[in-house]
Amino acid sequence: MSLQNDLSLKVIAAVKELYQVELPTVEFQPTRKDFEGDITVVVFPMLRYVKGNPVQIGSQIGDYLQEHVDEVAKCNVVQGFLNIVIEDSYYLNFFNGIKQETNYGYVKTLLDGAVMVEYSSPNTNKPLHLGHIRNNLLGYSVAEILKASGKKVYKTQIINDRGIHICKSMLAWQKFGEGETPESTGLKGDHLVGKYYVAFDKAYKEQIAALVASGIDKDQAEKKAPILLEAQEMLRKWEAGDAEVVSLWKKMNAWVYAGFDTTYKNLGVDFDKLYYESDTYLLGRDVVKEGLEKGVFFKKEDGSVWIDLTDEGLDEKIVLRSDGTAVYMTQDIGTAIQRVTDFPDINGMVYTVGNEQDYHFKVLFLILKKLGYTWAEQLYHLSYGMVDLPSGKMKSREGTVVDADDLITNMEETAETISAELGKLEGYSEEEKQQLYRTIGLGALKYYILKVDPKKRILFNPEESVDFQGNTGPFIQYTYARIQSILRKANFDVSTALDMTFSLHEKEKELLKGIQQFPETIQLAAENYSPALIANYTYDLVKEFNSFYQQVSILGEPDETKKQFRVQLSQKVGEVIQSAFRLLGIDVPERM
RNA sequence: GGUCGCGUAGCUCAGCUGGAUAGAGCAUCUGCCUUCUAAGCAGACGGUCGAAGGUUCGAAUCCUUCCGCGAUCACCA
Repeated sequence: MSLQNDLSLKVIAAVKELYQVELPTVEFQPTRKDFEGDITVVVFPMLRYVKGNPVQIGSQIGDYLQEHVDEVAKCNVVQGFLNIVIEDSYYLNFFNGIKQETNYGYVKTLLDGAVMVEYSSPNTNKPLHLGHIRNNLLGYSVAEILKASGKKVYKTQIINDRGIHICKSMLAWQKFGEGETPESTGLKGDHLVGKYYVAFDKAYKEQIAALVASGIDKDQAEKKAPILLEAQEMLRKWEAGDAEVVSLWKKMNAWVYAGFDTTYKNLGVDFDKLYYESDTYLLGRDVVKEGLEKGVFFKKEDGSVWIDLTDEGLDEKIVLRSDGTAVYMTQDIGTAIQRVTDFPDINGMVYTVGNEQDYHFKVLFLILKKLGYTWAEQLYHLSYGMVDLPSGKMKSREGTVVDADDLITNMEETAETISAELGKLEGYSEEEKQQLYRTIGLGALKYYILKVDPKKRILFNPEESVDFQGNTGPFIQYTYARIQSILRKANFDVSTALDMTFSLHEKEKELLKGIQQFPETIQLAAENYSPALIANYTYDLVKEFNSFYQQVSILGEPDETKKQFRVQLSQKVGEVIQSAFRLLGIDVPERM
């Protein structure tokens, strides 16, 4: 039973005894720093049930608590706030209870169904950029948070490996590629293919310009440019299973996958199951036909199938073209159902997709509900804001993108420069150093992106490099490294049981309160699908630790029991930092 | 135009289901390395919480209207 629940019952009992009234709930908040106390009862809401002056009511409840609750040491009342000081022994007991616990704060997997988390889902015609990085980090982190909160999780992505955009890079490679391969050029496969996607666009624009110059109007030119017609023809051949086109498609996609694998590995993200759009794009049509019979959908005169969502405040939405082919929505309906077929224990899904698709997912979820799938109640669109540059939106065709691989390299180099200046790594091999620069560089990047609420858009200025001081990944990693340094120097068994009867330093108490909040923070982050809550929690804990570190001597403490306690406390803080950062996909270093 | 999201310090962001004088970091300025890692700590400076109404004992938080920014409203994906 948590302290708050316990106190809540006692307060209710106090009010019952003092005023003969049954309170439904009691409101608590952490005591503000400028007042004495650990937890505060807000008296105002009680005034509805108890007539009287809040200060007087507060003091009377306070007296009662002091008398009847062991953990309550002292009370004071300021205005309508009853501040309660909790006994040190309570916090020490709490610490004793959890200090040996591994993976403190994580809930062991329960058997109440699984959640599938989809993220990444790139196109296979160009390399990943900063926007994809946000997607990958968010999706991966939310998956880890859900796991830690007690859910079984499948990580997945649907790879958009077909369509006209893929044909564009294929065609350009065929025309201008002269047989180039990743091996012959030394380029990463995704970058090589991306190069031809850009080449296509260049040729296309030139043809349009030529056509316009010859007197054709712009709209027509855009539709009639020969290279575009060729790409469309290539798509038709692909859909017809033309051996040559399919073989080229396979070859170039394999290059891209190899490139993506490297980027994913660098980012530290992974997947349990991959779906390919080339396998799923035909799904969903049977479901639409069923839905038509059930009356969920209706058919227009031209044969196209729609759903009417005007009752829900939305519009009509097409689910099947007049020629009977699938649209994006049809596929997504089919894919969702396919997933539940593949993994029957799924009872919820999270789609990590940018907020420009808010409407699409709102409609998709509504359709699945109307089709009567019970799991449709448990679908969540993890919608996130775009990552913009000072120059505006990123456009891969115009070259105004921050490439994912370049960015990662940049961050590592920055970490290297700063580390070299500080020069604390004597004794490290070159390999260890490189590994460390990677840990720090990625830590900076990941934290920078994940600490922001997913809903908000991020303005990323490549000119101003990501910070390494203050509320940053490296700051937190640094604190972890400091703790490890202490543990290396503390040459005694830190698991020793201690006689916990001494009084706590104010900073020690604050740290224990912080540690105590970790489990509930994980639950909150899971409920809100928000890695930012984990990031901000970790930052607060780390700030508190650094303050403690500066004010209180750990290894220099003469009292042996207190010294051991402080080492153990530091160790636990280190463990929490590590666990929290694992949820963000960030590593922590032993030294830095 | 309809719908959705966002608007908090010069900049980047916190602020839980309404609660005490709105909090951090960066930047600027002060102090602190003969003692456990100064990527740190302590402090100063900096805010009509986009605007106006409303609900309430009490509003950055809830409601309404307006303003600004973004997204979306395709037989594209």
